[in-house]
Amino acid sequence: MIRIAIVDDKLRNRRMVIEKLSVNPFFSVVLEAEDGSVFLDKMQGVHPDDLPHIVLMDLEMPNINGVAAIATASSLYPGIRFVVLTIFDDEEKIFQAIKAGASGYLLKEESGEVLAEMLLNLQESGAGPISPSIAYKILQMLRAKDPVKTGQTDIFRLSQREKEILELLTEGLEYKEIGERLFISPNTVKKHCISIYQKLHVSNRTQAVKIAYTKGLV
Amino acid sequence: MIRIAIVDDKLRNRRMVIEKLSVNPFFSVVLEAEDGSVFLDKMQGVHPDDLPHIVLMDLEMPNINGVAAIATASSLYPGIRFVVLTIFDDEEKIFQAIKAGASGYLLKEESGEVLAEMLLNLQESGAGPISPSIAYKILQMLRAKDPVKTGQTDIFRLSQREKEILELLTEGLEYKEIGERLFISPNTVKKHCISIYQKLHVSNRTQAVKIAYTKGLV
DNA sequence: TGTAAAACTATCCAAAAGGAGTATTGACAA
DNA sequence: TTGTCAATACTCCTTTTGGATAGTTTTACA
Repeated sequence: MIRIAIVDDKLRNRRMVIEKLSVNPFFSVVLEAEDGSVFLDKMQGVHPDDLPHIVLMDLEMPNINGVAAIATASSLYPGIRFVVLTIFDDEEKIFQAIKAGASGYLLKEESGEVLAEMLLNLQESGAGPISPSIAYKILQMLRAKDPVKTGQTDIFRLSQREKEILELLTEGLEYKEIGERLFISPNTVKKHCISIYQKLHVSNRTQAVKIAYTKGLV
Repeated sequence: MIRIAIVDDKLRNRRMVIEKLSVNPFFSVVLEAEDGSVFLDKMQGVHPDDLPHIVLMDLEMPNINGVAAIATASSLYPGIRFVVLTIFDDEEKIFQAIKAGASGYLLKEESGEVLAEMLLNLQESGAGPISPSIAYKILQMLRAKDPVKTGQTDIFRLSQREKEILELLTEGLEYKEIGERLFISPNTVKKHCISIYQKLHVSNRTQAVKIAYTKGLV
């Protein structure tokens, strides 16, 4: 079962997508929101195990638009795929959205079959729907960057488990949540954290996250 | 008139491509080579005004293979487009070729119409033929190198004071310490923090710091 | 087979953080 | 003038953290 979230300010659009997805038993729409702000708020209340796999996001919305919402949500929820749903083929905006973290985009007029196929493919292979001209823009950007940096991450002598936990710490998770993800007790998580702080020579979580970011541990 | 070069070790393949292109009067095959080495040699003898616009390049060749030839030629002739011509859909090699400078790739079994359309499109818009899964790989690489620092620091509408406090939060300071630095009460700091969390749509300090780092707020 | 390191669990405690609400001040715009 | 907003400060309350301490179990390896 693939959990889907739909973010679109028009009720009619949301209903239409749900309609299209409903013929396929693999999909379950678990969250609806009428703009990026509401979406982000609602996401905060969702249990980590119930988070959507794929978010279908409109671009033109009041308050927080699609690009900004994707930018924020994609860093908060790295495991989630974002697909832009748009009526018109506005390459520049789509490109922005993809830079911000979207996996691809789909036109709203796409049939239920195409929609389903694209989403299934996204879930299985990780490849999102991207047109050649968008791909080309991305390619240009890639070439513009120079291949640099390869940080050494082992100077702190963190154990495997500790690295794992540090990574989850940078996600903003708390003891309990990390414990659930790793199937261990929150007490154990705490113990690991304290060890991490000692090895990184810091005294709290935020400083550890800072080290993780600035020293390239994540 | 679009000048085309064909690099393939099999004579039959070259003839086939020429056949397919010949129905279209826009194309003119100006150069043929049976491997990367010969291609590069022949290119040296070509007058700059007569250089091909597009080079169709096989990957599996003796002496210098397609990836190496593209890598060399694309830096020697930056104005020329390289398109990989391949029979099988070997993603990894194609990806290598694209990294090396290819604009895209085409399967050899593609019909003359598709071939012509892709090449015309490449010439006009600069967008090369790229499949979604290749595009996705490129996208991954891009994200690895360019962590979406779109500099859009103002989409969150943080006030000046809030930005200031967010910055101190990323340093790992606590309420009391921040208060001391800014000569305000820790209660006020806390109040600001909660406002920051709401504006960033997060629920704790660590997530805020994560946003700050990944969105380039600091 | 012994041993050291890593991984796990637990409990106590104090400090810190997070959330909600209330309130005052000054600046600036409608 | 009224209204809004940023900044300031406080209280009450709950949850989360960090630290210390004290274990057991697993794993790796010499």
